[in-house]
Amino acid sequence: MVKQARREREKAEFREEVLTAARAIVLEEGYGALTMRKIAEAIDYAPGTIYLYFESRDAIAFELCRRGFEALYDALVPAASIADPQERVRELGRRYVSFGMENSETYRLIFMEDPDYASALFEEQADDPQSPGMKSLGLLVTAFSQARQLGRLTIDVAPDVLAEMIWASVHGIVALKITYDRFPRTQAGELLTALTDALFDGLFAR
Amino acid sequence: MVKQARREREKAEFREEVLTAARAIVLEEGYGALTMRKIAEAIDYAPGTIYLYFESRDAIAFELCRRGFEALYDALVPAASIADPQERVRELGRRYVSFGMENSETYRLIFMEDPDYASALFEEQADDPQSPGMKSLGLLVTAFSQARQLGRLTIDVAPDVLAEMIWASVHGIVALKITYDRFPRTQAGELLTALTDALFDGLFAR
DNA sequence: GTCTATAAATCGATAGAC
DNA sequence: GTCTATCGATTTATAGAC
Repeated sequence: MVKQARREREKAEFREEVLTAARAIVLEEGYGALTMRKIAEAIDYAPGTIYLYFESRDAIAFELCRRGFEALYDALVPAASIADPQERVRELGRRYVSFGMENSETYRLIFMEDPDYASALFEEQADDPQSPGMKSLGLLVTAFSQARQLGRLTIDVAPDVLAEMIWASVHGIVALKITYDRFPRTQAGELLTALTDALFDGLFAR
Repeated sequence: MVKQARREREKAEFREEVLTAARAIVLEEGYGALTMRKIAEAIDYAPGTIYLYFESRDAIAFELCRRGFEALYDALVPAASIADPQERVRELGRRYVSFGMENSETYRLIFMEDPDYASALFEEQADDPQSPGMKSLGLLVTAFSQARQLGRLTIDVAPDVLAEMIWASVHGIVALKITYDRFPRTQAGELLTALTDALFDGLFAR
């Protein structure tokens, strides 16, 4: 029993080593460069050995994705303490953009890479309100619901639609900046400011 | 001379055949499945033959990208005839989203795939005001400039920053929908409507 | 449990016959 | 100009020695 527990722990440790190495590779060379051989070399094991701990290369990438989502939620959640819903949304946007720009390869892996297991990951989260993805979205939904209850919403759109809309918009800033560093000449933070200013106060004279 | 002209024409025709086949492959199986062998099989030639017309696989993907950008501009430009700048921006958004959703693999190739030659493509366009990318962006910049001249802009942000901001936001809707078809539960068109409504009229009570 | 060795499948690109 | 044949490099994943 005792021995088995130790074995379990060692197994978990090995998996962590693999994931840490994998994360470093994705970070430095991108998802395309994530191969079993590279991981094996990084942790100084034979390629075949990894298969005793992970079913396949996809399983490693998938776990990396899962962790990335958790990291995103962790980066967002401190904003929840802001009382004013409008300011909270603004801060959530800032934190989201910072996370994306500072962890661009992880962000790419989660949100832009392979639609197949990106969807598989989401499928897994969609029905679980405690999943990091749903909790992250929930932060936005809550803010808009509160704004509505306070009578401060001027638009007649459901809070969850508003949440998805602003998520998509902010995602666009990050996604475009990550792919084309020269295209939006304007830097990400400034684009976000323009977006939230316009969204909150309106762009055109009424 | 005459013979040479015919040869030129035949050469151009072969290139078109290759690109058409390549486009079909990207459309059906994604960019990752674009291989010389698959293209050769589709046009019923030996793999090596293609190298007489294209320098490399990358050159084919690059040309596909270039054409995609032109197609995007062609899809957007009819909106330019709309007199009211605000309505024009709205229509540009609708056309952009339609193009992205209906040509998702092309869109992915241009805007989401490999940052390296996505950037190379943009580098090529950035200094050429007549490139489809710059002309597309120009449609938005012009609309915001006119709105400003008409005194209808309520926000003190430069038109080109506004143009990039709305491009990025709409890109986010398309990009997210393409990758996670289930995540924004709201469909793309409705997200766009929410975005433009909020952007134009403001989201919160002032 | 870890290794070496290798199978099996790709790929891009090229050489040389016709 | 096109083809066949192949090089050379990759990859994932597995088999079997130790």
